Amino acid sequence: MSGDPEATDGPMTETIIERCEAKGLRMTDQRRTIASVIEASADHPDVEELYRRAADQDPRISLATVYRTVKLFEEAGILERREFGDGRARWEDAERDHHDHLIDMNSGEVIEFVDAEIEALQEKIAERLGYDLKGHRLELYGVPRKKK
Amino acid sequence: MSGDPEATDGPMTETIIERCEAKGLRMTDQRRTIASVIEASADHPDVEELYRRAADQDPRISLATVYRTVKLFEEAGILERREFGDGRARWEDAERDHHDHLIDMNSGEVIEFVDAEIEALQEKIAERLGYDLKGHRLELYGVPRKKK
DNA sequence: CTAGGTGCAAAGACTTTGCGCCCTC
DNA sequence: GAGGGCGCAAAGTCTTTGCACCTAG
Repeated sequence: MSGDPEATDGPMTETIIERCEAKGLRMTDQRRTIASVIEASADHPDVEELYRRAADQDPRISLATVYRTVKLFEEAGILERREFGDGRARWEDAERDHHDHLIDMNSGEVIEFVDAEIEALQEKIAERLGYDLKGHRLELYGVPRKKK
Repeated sequence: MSGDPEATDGPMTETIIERCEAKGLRMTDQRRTIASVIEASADHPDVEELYRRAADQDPRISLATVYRTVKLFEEAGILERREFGDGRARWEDAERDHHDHLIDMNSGEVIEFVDAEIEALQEKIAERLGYDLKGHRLELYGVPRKKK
């Protein structure tokens, strides 16, 4: 029916800015800009890249502020830090549906996926080891499958 | 259980030093010391820790050499780099049976585990996405399960 | 003998922080 | 108006590297 992804009931997905305000964070122009940049990012930008995109919208922003802001947002549970093994942190909206990553070893492309079965299995393994699962990180590394 | 890894007569598990020689790496005292330190490590030491343990056996070793050596060994497929989210790399023998990690969020303790089911599932997911799985990284983060 | 390895210290890459000015609440 | 945030540059971590000397093969 409606093409609006937010049309269904409930405040399913608040914007990052809304979530910041809900948490009582003081909202400056810089923070709003950074928030909107992340909101608009479908990929997994690092700080340098966020800085580039943010400065593009508002040249008053400094790299230090981007670092401070992503850290602040992470501590508020608004963003999640990712590391794909290249030494720098990548950031994404924590509110997006949970997913794991498959990294294309040839192109470096990062593909997201979800698999209920694997989620359940992890829960079971943690339990078996005497733990309550609080989080996990799963990355698959692969190369495009050759035609048989 | 894996049983006695050396019980069979095949060269099932060569020592790190043996594998270095097999690959034609030039073996210095430093490299031998570092290799034996890793061999003897049941945990997941970072470079600083390896340096401490190695210097303990032979004070002539420098931190730079430890960095150069683990990198060399990694490129030779002898060691594997791990990152548990604290910013520094941890190292372990690549030849040890494959396993994943569960990190105790309270104590920081790292528990190793293997689960054939989850391995198979990952393979299947990669295939579904059109990839041949070459490697993966799975870390579970949990807290000790409360009684009852 | 000589290509390659090592120690030391300087340099890099990424991230954090001290300080005085500025803005949000 | 006051406390928090910002830009700038200096400082911190972890890791790599240039150079002169040393060593395994």
